[in-house]
Amino acid sequence: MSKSLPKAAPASSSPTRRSPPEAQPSHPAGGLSIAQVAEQAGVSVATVSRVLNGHENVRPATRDKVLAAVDASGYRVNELARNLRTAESRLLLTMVPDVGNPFYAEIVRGIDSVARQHGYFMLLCDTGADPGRERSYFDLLRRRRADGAICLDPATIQQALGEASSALPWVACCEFDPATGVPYVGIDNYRAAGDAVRHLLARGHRRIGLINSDVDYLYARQRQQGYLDALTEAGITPDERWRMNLNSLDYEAGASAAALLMQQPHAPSAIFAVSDTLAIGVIHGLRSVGKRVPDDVAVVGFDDISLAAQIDPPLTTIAQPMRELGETAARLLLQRLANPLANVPGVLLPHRLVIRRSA
Amino acid sequence: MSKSLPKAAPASSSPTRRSPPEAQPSHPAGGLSIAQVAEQAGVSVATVSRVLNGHENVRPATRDKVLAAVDASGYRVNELARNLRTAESRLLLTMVPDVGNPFYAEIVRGIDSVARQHGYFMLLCDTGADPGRERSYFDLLRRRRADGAICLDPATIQQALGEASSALPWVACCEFDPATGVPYVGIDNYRAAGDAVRHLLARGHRRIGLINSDVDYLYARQRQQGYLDALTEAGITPDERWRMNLNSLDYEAGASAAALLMQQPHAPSAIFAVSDTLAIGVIHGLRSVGKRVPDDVAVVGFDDISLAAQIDPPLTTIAQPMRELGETAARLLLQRLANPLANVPGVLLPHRLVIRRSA
DNA sequence: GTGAAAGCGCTAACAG
DNA sequence: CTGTTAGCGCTTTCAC
Repeated sequence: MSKSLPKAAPASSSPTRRSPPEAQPSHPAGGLSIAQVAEQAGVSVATVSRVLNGHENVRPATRDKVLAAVDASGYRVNELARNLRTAESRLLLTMVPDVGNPFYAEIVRGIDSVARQHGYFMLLCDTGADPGRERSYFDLLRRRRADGAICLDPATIQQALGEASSALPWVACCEFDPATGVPYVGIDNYRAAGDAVRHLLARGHRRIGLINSDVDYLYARQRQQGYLDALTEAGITPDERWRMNLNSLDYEAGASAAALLMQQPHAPSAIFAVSDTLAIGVIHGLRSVGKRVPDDVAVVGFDDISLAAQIDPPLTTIAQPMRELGETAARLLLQRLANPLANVPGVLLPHRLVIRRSA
Repeated sequence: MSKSLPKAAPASSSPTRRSPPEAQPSHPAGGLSIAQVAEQAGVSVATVSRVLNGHENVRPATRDKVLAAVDASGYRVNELARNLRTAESRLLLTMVPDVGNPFYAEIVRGIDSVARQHGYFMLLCDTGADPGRERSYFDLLRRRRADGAICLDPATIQQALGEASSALPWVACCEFDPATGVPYVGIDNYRAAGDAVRHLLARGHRRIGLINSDVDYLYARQRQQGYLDALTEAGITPDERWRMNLNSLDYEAGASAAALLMQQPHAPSAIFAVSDTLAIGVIHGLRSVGKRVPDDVAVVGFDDISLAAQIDPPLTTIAQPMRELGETAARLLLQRLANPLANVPGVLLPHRLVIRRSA
C-alpha cells in the first residue's frame, strides 16, 4: 500500500495559517519559525541555527541574544523540517507482537535505554494490534519516518525476511534466520529446550508433553527439536500426542491446551511450555481439571518473566537475558546505522535454567 | 493480552503497491525522489503527486503511466517532506508508565484500533523507562513529530497539567483533573473503591487494609477516599496502620507490603489493592508468611487484567472497561485534532465488580 | 488535465 | 564570527 489512506479527518484539518507571533508560548498550531526568532534577536537564521545546534563559533553575546529570543518566544524547533534537511529522524521503532506479553517489556526497556543513550527516541508498535497487516510498520522505515527498527514479532520477521526487506536498517530479535544477512540477537533455543527437558528427565519424568507455539516460527521449530532430541537421547520415543501447537501465547490458550492434554488415556506427567504465559495458563488449566502442580504434573516454562516467581507454585523456567537481548539489539542497529555497509554479526546470548517449585 | 497473530500469510499482502525492488535496487539510503519518478513517467512532479494522493483530475492513461513508474522504481513517498509541507504527521503518541503492566495493553489496543481506523499510526512510549524525564515525550508534540498524544501515566499527566501544556493536543486517560480543561476519560474511582470495600464489608470483614499507590496521584486519592468513606459509613473507624502507600505497582511491591501489613498485632482480615498486579503480589506475599487466601485474608484487586482469572485463587476485582477507555481516549483526541477550538468533554465510563474466589 | 514555480522550516556551504 | 543562499522532497496554487 502506499497512498489512499482513508484520510478520515477530511479537509477539516485546516492548516491554520496562523497569526503573527505574539511574544508568548501561545503556539496555536501554526508554530514559530526560526526566521521570527532571528528577527527578534536581530541576527540571521543561520546564527540562530548555530546556537540551536550548539556550534562553537558564535560570540557569547550573540548566543545570549538568541537564547533570550528563543526563551521569550517559546520557540521549538520544527523537527519535521530539520529531519527533512538532515535526512534522519532520530527515531527507532520496536515492533512487538503483543505489548501485553510481559516477556517483551524488559527487552523493550533494554532497547530504550541504549537508544536514549545515543540520542534516539524509541517508539513501540504493537504488530498484533494490526491483524490485517495492511499497513506494515516497515513502511515507516521505507518512508523515512524512522531511522531504524528492531523487530520482536516472529510473524513480522518471517514476512520481512521473505520480502526483499533485508536492505532496510533493521535487526531481528529472538526470532532470526542466520542465513539472511539480517543482524540478529537471540538465544540458543535448541539447547535451551533441551535443558528444560533434561531437567524434567532428571526428576524422573518420562511422559513429557510439549506445548509449543506455531511451528512456522523458527524458534518454535528449534525448541521442538531440542525437546525431541533430548527425549530420544534419553531413550524415549516421543509420542506425537504429547505435543500441541498453539497460535497464541495467551494464558487461556495454555489453559485449554493443558486441559486437552490431560484428557488422554496416558497423559503426560510433565509439561514443557515454550513461554511463561503459556505455562501459567497450563497451571491454571491443570488445576481446573483437578491436577496439582507439581505433584500430579510438573510444569516448566520459558522466559522467566517477573510473574513467574509470584504464582503458586513458583514456576521453574528457562530464563532469557531479556534486558541484554534488548540492549544488544539496539547496539546492533546503531552499528548498522552508523555504517550501513559494515557486516553486523548475529549474536547468541546465554540462557539459564531457573528451578523453582513447579518442576 | 490478546491473541498474538497466527502466522501471516506471507507476502500476499497489499494488492496495491507491492513492488519488486529488484527492478531498481538502488536504495543507497538516498531514496528515490518524486522527481525521478516523474522523469521516468514523462510527466511533471505535480502530476505524480496528484496520482499519489488520489486526486481525481488526472487522465487514466497518465495515472497508469505514473503508477507503472512508481511500481518499477520501488518508490516510496518521503513522509518527512510531505509532513513538512502539510504540517501534519499522522502520528499519535501514547505514553504509558510501564509497558510491562498488562493493564495498559488492552487500553493501548483500543487506542490503536481507532487511530488506525482514522488513518493514523499510533506509537507507544514507555515513560517509566525514562526516570530522569529530561526528554519529555511531550516534546515530540511540541516539535511536531506527532500530531497528538494520549497520556496514561499519572506522573506525566500531573506534570503536564502543571505546566502550560494544556494548549497541546493531548488527552488524559485514567488519571485526570476536570478542572484543567484537558480532555479526559476514566472511571469513577471513588465509587469503584467504595464498591470494592462494600463487598468486603458484606462478606463480614471489618479490618480492611488498603494497599494504594502514591497519593500524589489523583486516582489514588479518590480511591483512598472511597475506601475511607465506605468504612466510615459502615460505622468503622479507619485505622491508619491498615493503609500503605507504594510508589510502584510491581508484584514485588505488593508482596512485601502485604507481608509488612501482616506483621501488625491486629492485622487486617482483608486487603484491597488498587491494582491487580499489586493484588497478585499481595497474594504471593500473604502466602509467603503462611496466610491463606481467602480463608485467612481476603483480597480484592482493581483493573481485571486477564491474568486475574488465571491465578490461584482467581482474583475478585474491580473491572475497568479498558478497551473502551482506549477507544474513547482516541476519539476525544481525534475530535480535538479535527477542531482545536471545540470544547472536548471529559467522560467517565462504568466499572464493575467481578467476584471470583479471592474475596 | 497538466506543468511551472513557490515555498513548508531548517541546515550547511560559501562568502565576507 | 555572521549573513546569504541554496536546496532537502513534497504539495499546491495558478497558468496554460
